[in-house]
Amino acid sequence: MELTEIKEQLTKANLKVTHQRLVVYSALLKLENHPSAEQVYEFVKPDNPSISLATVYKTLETFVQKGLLNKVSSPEGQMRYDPRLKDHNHIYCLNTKEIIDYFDEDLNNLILDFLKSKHLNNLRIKNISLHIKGDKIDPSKEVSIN
Amino acid sequence: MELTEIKEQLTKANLKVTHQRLVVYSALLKLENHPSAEQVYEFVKPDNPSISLATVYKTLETFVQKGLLNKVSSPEGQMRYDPRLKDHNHIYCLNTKEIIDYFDEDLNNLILDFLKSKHLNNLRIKNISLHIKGDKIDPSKEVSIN
DNA sequence: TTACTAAATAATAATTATTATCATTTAGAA
DNA sequence: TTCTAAATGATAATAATTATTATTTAGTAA
Repeated sequence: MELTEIKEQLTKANLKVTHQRLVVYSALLKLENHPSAEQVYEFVKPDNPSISLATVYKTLETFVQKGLLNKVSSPEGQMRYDPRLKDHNHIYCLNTKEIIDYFDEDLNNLILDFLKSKHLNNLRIKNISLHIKGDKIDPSKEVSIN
Repeated sequence: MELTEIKEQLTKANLKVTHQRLVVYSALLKLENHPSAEQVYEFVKPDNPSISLATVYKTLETFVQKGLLNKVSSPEGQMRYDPRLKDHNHIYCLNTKEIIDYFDEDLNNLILDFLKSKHLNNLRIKNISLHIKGDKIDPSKEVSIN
């Protein structure tokens, strides 16, 4: 995503365009595997030594509130952030602590159709996501789907 | 589950049968909605005023290590505990903070069959679970599936 | 362009959830 | 009954996150 596009997103969300917000959002786009707030902080600090960890936390939370990011809890407990807003599934590598996105339109539709046939009463569904937990067999290689 | 059955489970897992372990495990069976360690502590304290919060944490963690409980992270961050070991799905009520079990053999098979047709390389799958997030429409009533 | 104001930031204290430490107690084997 | 490794309780320590507050700044409007 372009810097100008990020600025537009911020303005559209009624957020002031600040340097900190731009670098935090850019970091999310660059960092794969759903970084934690701490990881975002470590990533941006070299080029922005005056940025505060609290600002990173607050910025991420603001983005979540405005729908620019999703917040996902990890099996380790701390929260991690995801800039991909389309419905998708997550593969949790327990040994490497990676969270890998798994986009699959067919799978989503399969599940949604199934759930439509069931009746889930008294619940307004916001989001459905399959969580696949496992261990990476060779941690030096990627998990791939085909 | 009977008390004697719980005792057997502990012995089978090479754990000493202590009063604390029995009340913590029993609490998990009684408390629906996947209590947090704190909630287990509050639940058992009236009848066991000398029990320590640290013991509750340690006991729960021991049970998880021995495979007697599952540990699940909640959207709010803290960990919650689940004595139901069979594969199942979770409904997260964001407004009430409940985690509701959703057992559905058909759904599990549907998903497993689908994933078998895909090839997930370099991952040893341990567990698959569908996460359904939403808001309870009437918080005073239950979510039901039929 | 400048001045203004609400919002954002940095620094840091406070809070919450969880884990570690260690002296004391106890379950279960001998 | 005795013994010992394991478990417990009390509490300190740590990690993750949120709150507080003085200072700074983006964006608006004169």
